[in-house]
Amino acid sequence: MPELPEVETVVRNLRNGATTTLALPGRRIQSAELLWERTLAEPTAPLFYGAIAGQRVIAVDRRAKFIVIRLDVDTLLVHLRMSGDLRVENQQEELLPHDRALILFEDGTRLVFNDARKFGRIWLVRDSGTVLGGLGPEPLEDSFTPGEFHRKLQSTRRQIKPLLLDQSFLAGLGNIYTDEALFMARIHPHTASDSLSAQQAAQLLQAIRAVLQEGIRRNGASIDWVYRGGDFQNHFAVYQRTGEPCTVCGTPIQRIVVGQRGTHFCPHCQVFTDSNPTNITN
DNA sequence: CACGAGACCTGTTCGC
DNA sequence: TGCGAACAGGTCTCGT
Repeated sequence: MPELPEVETVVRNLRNGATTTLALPGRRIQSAELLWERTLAEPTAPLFYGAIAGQRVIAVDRRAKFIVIRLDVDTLLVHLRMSGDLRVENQQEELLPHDRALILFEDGTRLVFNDARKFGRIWLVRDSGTVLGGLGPEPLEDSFTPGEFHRKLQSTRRQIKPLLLDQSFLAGLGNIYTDEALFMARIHPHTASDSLSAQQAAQLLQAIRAVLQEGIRRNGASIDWVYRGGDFQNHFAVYQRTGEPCTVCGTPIQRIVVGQRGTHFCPHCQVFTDSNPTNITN
């Protein structure tokens, strides 16, 4: 579910407070409680309970789709996977269905991890690099240049759609924003990454940034029952628009499966080409 | 190395 | 109405 823009929205809400949650920084932890044990990826439950008590929340940040909650000594990492969510509320509130873990604060509030599908995970680690170390570059960082992107695309011959979903290649994209970005850049999801020209790579990076930024601006996308605050779902060009007219040319949007993920594209705007003339000049 | 299948889970929607 | 199948924003592991 949540992809980079949804995670960024959750992070901003936790950092500053919102209608859906109190702000997190500054609160001191009294204790923790796991309602679904497997939510905790690391360390073991007894070590987790012992280590987290007494630590104070310093800051809330995002790396890829991870929520990074920096504490006095350790770092609490949360990955929402498909259906996770976080909220901060008073401890007197009723727990909700699918609440999986609680962090209780000394001031009578608590952080709650809710996750219907139980795929989400939390880590408490001294060094966040042990969990985040394998991630690829952040697409919105200015330091990640079109030239570097093109070089990375040339380094493999994988299909572009699964490649963009690979978090070790580029961090933060998920199924929605990948389909939207490939449409905006007019690139077919089957295209071999090393057949993209420098110009196409630059266009693709520009499209990735544009869809991510619009997603963040609209507080993410809420389909199904999660992330009801977002609005981006009303502005999809291709995602979940199978059979509906392309916003550019009117051709019905097509749904195929690529890398075992539902994939939406316009067969007229996004034409598959296996060879690329600019590639010959290498 | 690249890809596909299966696993992990629950809830909603679709088709008969 | 009921019921099973298909599908869902993610990632990991295993086999070819």
